[in-house]
Amino acid sequence: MNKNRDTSSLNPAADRLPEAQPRPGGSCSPSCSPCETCAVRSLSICSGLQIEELVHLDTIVSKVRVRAGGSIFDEGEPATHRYVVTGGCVRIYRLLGDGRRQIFGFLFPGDFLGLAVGIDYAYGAEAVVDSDLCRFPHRELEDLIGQFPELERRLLGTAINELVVAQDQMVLLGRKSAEEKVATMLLTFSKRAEQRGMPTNPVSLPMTRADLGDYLGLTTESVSRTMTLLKTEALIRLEVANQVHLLDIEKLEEIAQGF
Amino acid sequence: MNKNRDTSSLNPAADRLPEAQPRPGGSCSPSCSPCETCAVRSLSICSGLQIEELVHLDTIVSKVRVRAGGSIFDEGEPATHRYVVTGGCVRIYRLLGDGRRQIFGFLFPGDFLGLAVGIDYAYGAEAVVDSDLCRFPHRELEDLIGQFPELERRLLGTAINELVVAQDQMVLLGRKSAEEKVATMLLTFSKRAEQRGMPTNPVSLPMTRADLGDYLGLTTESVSRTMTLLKTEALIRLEVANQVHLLDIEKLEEIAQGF
DNA sequence: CGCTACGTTGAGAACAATCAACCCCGGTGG
DNA sequence: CCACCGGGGTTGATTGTTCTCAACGTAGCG
Repeated sequence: MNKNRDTSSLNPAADRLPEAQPRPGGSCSPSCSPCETCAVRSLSICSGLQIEELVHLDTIVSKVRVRAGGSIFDEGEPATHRYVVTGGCVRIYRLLGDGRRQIFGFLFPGDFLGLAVGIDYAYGAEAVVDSDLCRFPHRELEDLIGQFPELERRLLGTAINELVVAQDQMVLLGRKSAEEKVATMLLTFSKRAEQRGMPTNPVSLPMTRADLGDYLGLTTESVSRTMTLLKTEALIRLEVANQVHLLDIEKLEEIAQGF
Repeated sequence: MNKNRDTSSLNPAADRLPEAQPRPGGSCSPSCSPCETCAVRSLSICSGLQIEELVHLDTIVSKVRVRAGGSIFDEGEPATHRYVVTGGCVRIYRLLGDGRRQIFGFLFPGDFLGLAVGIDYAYGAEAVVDSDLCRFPHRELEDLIGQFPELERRLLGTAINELVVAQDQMVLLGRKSAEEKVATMLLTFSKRAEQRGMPTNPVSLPMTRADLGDYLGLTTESVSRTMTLLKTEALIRLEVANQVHLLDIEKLEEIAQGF
């Protein structure tokens, strides 16, 4: 087993920005709602909401910016807020007693963050690169959900969706080889980019190899070696380490599906 | 990587009982609702519902019984029904192209089954032992959810709960050693038994070692060897293969948490 | 009584982890 | 301007955990 500790994580509490900055544009009237013009609305739980609901959302939201490597919240902390990522990239993870880390996923603009079963967050969240988030106080969001059942419906959809993604990841972690894991990851990232209208090829990997390892159940070195392997098989091309050109998607799909 | 195929799964479609048997007690009036007297109601999504809601539920539910090894539904099949397990044990799983299997979990009485993100089931479900289930047509259940928001709230709670369980399992699959995996599994099963008021020690394992392997990301042999290891460490005792006495829960917890 | 499914144990192989070295690049400061 | 430094990435050599293949034991059942 891999018991390597995460020595790289420079995660001082100082990196966190717990208090919201006052929103710019506070002088405009409620009808001039930033939520209405939100660039990621169509991707997020806010899509399909009525103007009235957006205005309500707008009254409780605050914006936060977190620097690369900074913490958004820690595992075990009281789950006081919910978030929507509006810019950057966020990793959510859990740590084992000796420092081993499992990353559950990487979140991009439009993704929801902070569902909690109890009173505490079940995982930690950190910014992979400088990131922006909309922050909703849990209490107020609950009230809003009570008023607008559509919001609850969207949250249920989000949760079920995340459940399916989690199951995909369980298959990957439990039953796939290193090569299959990396091929799956590359295709998954490409498809996610497509969903949000971003370029699908080359695939952009803003996170480090260590992050990818902790996401795929591998070591940094194994991720690197497997990338090299795919390169020698002429399935991918790497100009820079974080831009992966997919050269034979068909073949990659086959590998990813386990044939 | 482990590319062993699941040769053991005898899963002929003949084992399935797709059509509900007529419910016994059909002659009694709506006020005499079986849902009202359901033994697993307090454990399931039906807990906390009002009599009126239970009566409605009762009008759409049918009971099914599935023999050990039989299929309840297959991955990719249209998701026409939702289920609540009322007796026995059910495994949910996904297969890779070459037959490798990942089991997502084992469901016991009170557990909900069949949440689907799209129109098809994202996983297959089979009975581990002879099992009983309540079956709800998806369409009618949706209508009921529209009428009784409390049901939607319970489903959201269920989904979030499953999400946390899935994350626990990702940590196990991605970052734990064989010994840590088995220790975690034994403790998890013991705690689940406690939640439903069943005996917590010895832990009952109605599924085979192959099932456990596909659940833990190990082979049959590794599960067996690891059980033997825990036995030699005097942490467990095995009288019969499917009854595990936990002898040192403290130590098992330490191992499971990765210290 | 023999068949079959399931569980256990043994021997050897394989894949990924570990430990270590090195490269590259950007930032910093002399 | 360039030497130094540190983080990140790659590659090499070796180790080790788990898998694979195989044999055998046991229990249930026709």
